[in-house]
Amino acid sequence: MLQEKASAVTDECMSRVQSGVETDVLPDQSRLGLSKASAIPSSNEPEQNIENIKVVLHERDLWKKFHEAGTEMIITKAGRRMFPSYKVKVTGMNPKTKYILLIDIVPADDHRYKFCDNKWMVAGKAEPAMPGRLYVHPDSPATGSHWMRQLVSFQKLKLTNNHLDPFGHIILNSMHKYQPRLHIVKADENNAFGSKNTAYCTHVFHETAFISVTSYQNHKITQLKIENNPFAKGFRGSEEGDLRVSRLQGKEYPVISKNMVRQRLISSHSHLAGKLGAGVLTGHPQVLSAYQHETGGPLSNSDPQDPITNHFSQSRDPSLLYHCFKHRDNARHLELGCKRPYLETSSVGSEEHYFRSAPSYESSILPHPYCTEAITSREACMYGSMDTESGSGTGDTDDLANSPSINCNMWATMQPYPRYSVDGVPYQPFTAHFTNAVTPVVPHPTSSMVSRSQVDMGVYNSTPVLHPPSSSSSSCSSAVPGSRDGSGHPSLYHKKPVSPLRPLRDYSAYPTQGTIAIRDPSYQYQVGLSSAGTHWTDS
DNA sequence: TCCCCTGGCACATTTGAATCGC
DNA sequence: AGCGATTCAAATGTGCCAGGGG
Repeated sequence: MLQEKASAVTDECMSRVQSGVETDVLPDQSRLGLSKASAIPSSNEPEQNIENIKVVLHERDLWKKFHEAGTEMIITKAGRRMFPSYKVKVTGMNPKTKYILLIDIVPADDHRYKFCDNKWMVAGKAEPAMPGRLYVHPDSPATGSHWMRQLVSFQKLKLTNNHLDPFGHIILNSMHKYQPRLHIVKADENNAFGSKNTAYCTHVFHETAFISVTSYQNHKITQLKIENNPFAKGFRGSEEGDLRVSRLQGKEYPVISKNMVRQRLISSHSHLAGKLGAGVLTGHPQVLSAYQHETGGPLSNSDPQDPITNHFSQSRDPSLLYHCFKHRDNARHLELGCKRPYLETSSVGSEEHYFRSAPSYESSILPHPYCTEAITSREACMYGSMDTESGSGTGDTDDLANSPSINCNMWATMQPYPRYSVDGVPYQPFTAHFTNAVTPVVPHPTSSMVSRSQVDMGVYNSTPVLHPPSSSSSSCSSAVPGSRDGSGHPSLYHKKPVSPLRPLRDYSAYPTQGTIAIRDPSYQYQVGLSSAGTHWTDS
């Protein structure tokens, strides 16, 4: 089996090389204190371990276009979808094994940004991380054959800046940089996960990193969104002029909006500046790369080789024409969150785009498994955070204290994603900042949790940035993702008492808290958990 | 004054119920 | 009666804009 694994890894590496996909440095398994044997999860399907799962980012080219311009994602009170949406093609699963796919979005660093002189600049220290939430794919749990049959889309995922968001959307801070992560968790025999042999993989596509904004700052991003998002077709102008503006003003001749003028001025300027504008909208990395080198230096804290960092910091010439062009934006909708499952059937991007780190497994984790079979409503599940409220929660503390819960908060409010470390310098976690700000009460780590967090730290933090940024990376473990110790390390599905560890401020402060689960119970996991609540449930 | 955020707007797409024809 | 295709209105998603607040 090991031979087969080795062969598979070799083939994979070859395919990466052939496809030109750059990868992160493989985490040193020995450094992580993991033996090869321990890296193999307990499984009935020895030939298809979870670390063999391959994930390819769909529409990677589109993501790269945005990444090169410095991806921005609108966040609104009502919640805004991501665009490009997060879609992946998964292979290498055991067709009969059930898996749970979920996404979290973690801070990429501990900075707050501002858009000045047409580039993103550090504007100070990050605000306390929002209550972390997870987006579990509505099809979870499902068999490997199901996941592999078609594209897995997370397009229903929504981002919000509403700290009291009752819809279960992922809460982010505006003007902060974030990194989405995909986790594949193998459900156990009870459609659960969290048992001691639960295995999972984490896949990170660095081109999906973004800065959250309430209105677009970079006109390039606006243009890319308009050009590629079908819902924004109404803002696409014609060659002759902005017909929409013409219609709006009741005129038959084209009227050029301020924005059009603004953007065309910029485009013109870009064009004149060595035809660099051509790369702006069409995403020619070479052109932009060359451009950047001439126009400015990287963020002081950023990996100069990271495209997103580069572009955030230096994607534009800070010339007069570029200076402080601003766009206003927002959304208005009031929506009720995810309605239906979504599994895209479109074709998958041809270029493989993944990275499998050496898996890291541990022997123990949760005393109680989480059953996922109840998630059959095929509705998106956003696992609410558990913000700390001075050790008091609003839920049934007795039940919750005796039952496992999904500690979404702990996970997503952990230290920033270390990919955005100073060049060549391993990321230094900002544990105190992110943890204490949101969860002032230290969680109760179990030994396994501590160990688990150490694994995560090893995977994410001790991987030096020694060469150009990878397109993605992943890590595998036999422990469930997100587990973390009291220092703010990932902890997702471990069992913990409600009071200090399962803060419910979000919902306790919300008058409709009790109705959340009724309206869309799948969102609110932690509330519905009882002593028997180790099961995934949507009712 | 500036920066950021919010609410309202119009438009395009998506969704699902209703209708029609076979 | 059942099924599939078509139509249409409501719901949803989008960026733009003006204005408000810190």
